[in-house]
Amino acid sequence: MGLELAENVIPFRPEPADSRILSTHVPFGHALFWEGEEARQLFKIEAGVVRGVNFSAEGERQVTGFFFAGDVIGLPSGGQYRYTAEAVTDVRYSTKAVDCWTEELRRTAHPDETVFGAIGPELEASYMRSLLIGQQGALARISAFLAYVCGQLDEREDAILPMPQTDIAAYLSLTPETVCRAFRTLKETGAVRIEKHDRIRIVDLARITSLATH
Amino acid sequence: MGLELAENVIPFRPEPADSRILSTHVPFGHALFWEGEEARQLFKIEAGVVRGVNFSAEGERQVTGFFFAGDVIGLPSGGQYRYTAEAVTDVRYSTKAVDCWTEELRRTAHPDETVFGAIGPELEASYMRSLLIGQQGALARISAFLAYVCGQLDEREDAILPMPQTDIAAYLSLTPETVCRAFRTLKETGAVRIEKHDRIRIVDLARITSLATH
DNA sequence: CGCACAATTGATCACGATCAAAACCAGTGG
DNA sequence: CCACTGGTTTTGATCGTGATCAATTGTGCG
Repeated sequence: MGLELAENVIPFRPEPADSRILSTHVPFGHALFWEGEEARQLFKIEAGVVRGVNFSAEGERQVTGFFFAGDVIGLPSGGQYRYTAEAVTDVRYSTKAVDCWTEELRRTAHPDETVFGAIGPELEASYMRSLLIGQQGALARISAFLAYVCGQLDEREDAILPMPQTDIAAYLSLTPETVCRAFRTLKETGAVRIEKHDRIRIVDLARITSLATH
Repeated sequence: MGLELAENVIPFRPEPADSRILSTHVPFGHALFWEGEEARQLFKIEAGVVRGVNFSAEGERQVTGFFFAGDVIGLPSGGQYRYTAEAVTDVRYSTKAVDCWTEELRRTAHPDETVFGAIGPELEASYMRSLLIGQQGALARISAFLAYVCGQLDEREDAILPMPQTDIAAYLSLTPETVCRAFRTLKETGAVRIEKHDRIRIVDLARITSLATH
């Protein structure tokens, strides 16, 4: 399911030359696109992790979503991107012009899948964050988050968290201190292992999921 | 912009008889559709307010969104509805079969608008809740919520909140007590007037928006 | 090395959850 | 009209948790 970017192109209707770029690369920390920018293309993440960032009125940074390999992001709202997409890790991606997507939409036999393949990740991300933040109790929130992230990563057990704790804090609407203390608790329980400040390894996912529902 | 349900129907291609029902009516408290139910039709709210409800693993009730007149809701995810839609007030709505929407998608000149007319409200709702709950401080959260709701209602000032405080609490992930106390504060400030327990009137929206950004 | 930033730890404090109870309101039926 | 019921709102008291302030350590990088 989902949106296939190049594989489906119908031969007799070639795409503009620059509509698809293979394996473009962005180093971590840099942006794929910016909030408010005119949305001309969709981005398919082929490897790495991306975070969606919004700045509230007073300049407060909010991480509103994480996106993973396979996700298609960048659907415009009112003609422009709704958030800034920053590479958390090094990211490999491909792009597709919005016009082409529109065209494909009209051609395809299953618009539902095309639509949801493209819009699914963003809708899902917003929805997920709203559910996660809804949880009360820092430990439960973070545990639920870990379970969610593990589900998105390829490796289900023994995964290493790709994003720094500050991002997790901004995403879950907690302070870095609280996030850190929660991780210490998880470490003492044996649910995770903290190897080098940066590298947090999920060891016992089952225990984490049990904590998630409080 | 947005999805027009009946006005645009092309004459020479009549819709199935039951694909559109004018002015169906649901009394408050009842549901339009249920989470998990097979999604066969879209709902366009013509009057009234609807809340989206989800139940977490342990049966905890979560209000994940509010929808207003003009919104089209009920887009399927994986073939079924993603939440239960309950009428907050008496609601008048019309429906359109998903198949017809799909068909229209293929015909229309501007798929983007068709897509976002239909999916916009739900994406927007998730996004909004995630931003609102991200706010810290009960007063700020509730003020931001009030500003948001006023923007959605026809009357901008002097609006009366359509939903009970319990729903607001469930939506903002607060307790009813906290919501009540926040309203008392707002009342003492003169920002709102509480007329009959149920009827909360927004008086000074400007003051509220200033509180929203803390 | 030294710089900048993330992570860690500790101490204090405010805010919102929680528990408990009363007041208020709407709807129903006697 | 009144009594009864159920649900929502209101108020009060206490308690726990996460925010906040402050300072140190750790890590990656120029």
